[in-house]
Amino acid sequence: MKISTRSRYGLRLLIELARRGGGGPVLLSEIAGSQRISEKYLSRLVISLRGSGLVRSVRGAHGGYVLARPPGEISLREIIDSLEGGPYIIRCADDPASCPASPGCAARSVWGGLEKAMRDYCESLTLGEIARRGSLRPVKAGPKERA
Amino acid sequence: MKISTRSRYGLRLLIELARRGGGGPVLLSEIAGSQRISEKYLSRLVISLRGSGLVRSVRGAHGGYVLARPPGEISLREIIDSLEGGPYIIRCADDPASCPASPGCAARSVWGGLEKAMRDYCESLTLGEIARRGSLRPVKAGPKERA
DNA sequence: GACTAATACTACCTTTTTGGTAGTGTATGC
DNA sequence: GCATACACTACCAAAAAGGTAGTATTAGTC
Repeated sequence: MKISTRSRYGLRLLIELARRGGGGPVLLSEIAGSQRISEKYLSRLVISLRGSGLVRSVRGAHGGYVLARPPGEISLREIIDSLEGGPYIIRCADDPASCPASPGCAARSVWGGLEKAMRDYCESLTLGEIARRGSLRPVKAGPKERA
Repeated sequence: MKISTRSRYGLRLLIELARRGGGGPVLLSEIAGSQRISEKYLSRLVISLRGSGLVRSVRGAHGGYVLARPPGEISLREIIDSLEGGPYIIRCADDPASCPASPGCAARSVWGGLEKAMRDYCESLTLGEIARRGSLRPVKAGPKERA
């Protein structure tokens, strides 16, 4: 049930953008470098974030990425929805057609409740609050982390 | 971030055991049949549940499985811990050595919070309550469900 | 004590997902 | 028009998920 590197890297990218707010577009290569993430891989992640209207891109020289909205107006839920897509936990919780169980299925109600608990947490956090927390990471040197 | 079939099948198995409580050991083949799950696969799942002390097994003729404790004393958290193992969401939330970030890492604190929200929900539910909910599933016929 | 019913265990296999790379295309500023 | 970025597509390798097969072991029953 682990979250994927997509969400983890994507959140770190957004935190960096939030912290540099106002300084003009940020190069992907800078973020990839400081966060020690593959630039190519990041460049694919960020497409989702742009598609969801969380970041804007500026092409060409002096280009890069900026947040599309103030960080205080971007919820963690939007971020995860954009990066993971679809239901968090289980298909049948959203899509009854995926399972022949009855609507009152006890197991389904358990997973639906878990899904809701997660969404509530994610809805309650904004990128602005997150970015103001402690450090992001040292990230001057050291190996790429393990999953 | 989906939960695996292990947890889903395992929960259904336990719900069945809870509902039949007191009737002696239940055959795995019965549960597999009524839930339309591969018996071989179930037989491997259930090893984890036995190892965690959630069910007891009786070998030989007239054998099967029974809950090791009253369903009201088995939390959903124990069930998921047994079936999924380890941290729910992310390694670094539990194991700082898995990532070179500082202890105050903002991203880590986000995932740690999500993990906690999930655990709190799971801790608050017991198998007894779950088993008393609506139906389990019709499961007389129909195809195996999709994931 | 043989036979049968059931779990216990090990080894393997296939499919899907994840994580990542390579290369080419395209817009923009100078 | 050239350098600098992002945009997009196609692939690929490793890991995890999901499942199957076969054998071993234990416990009742005659």
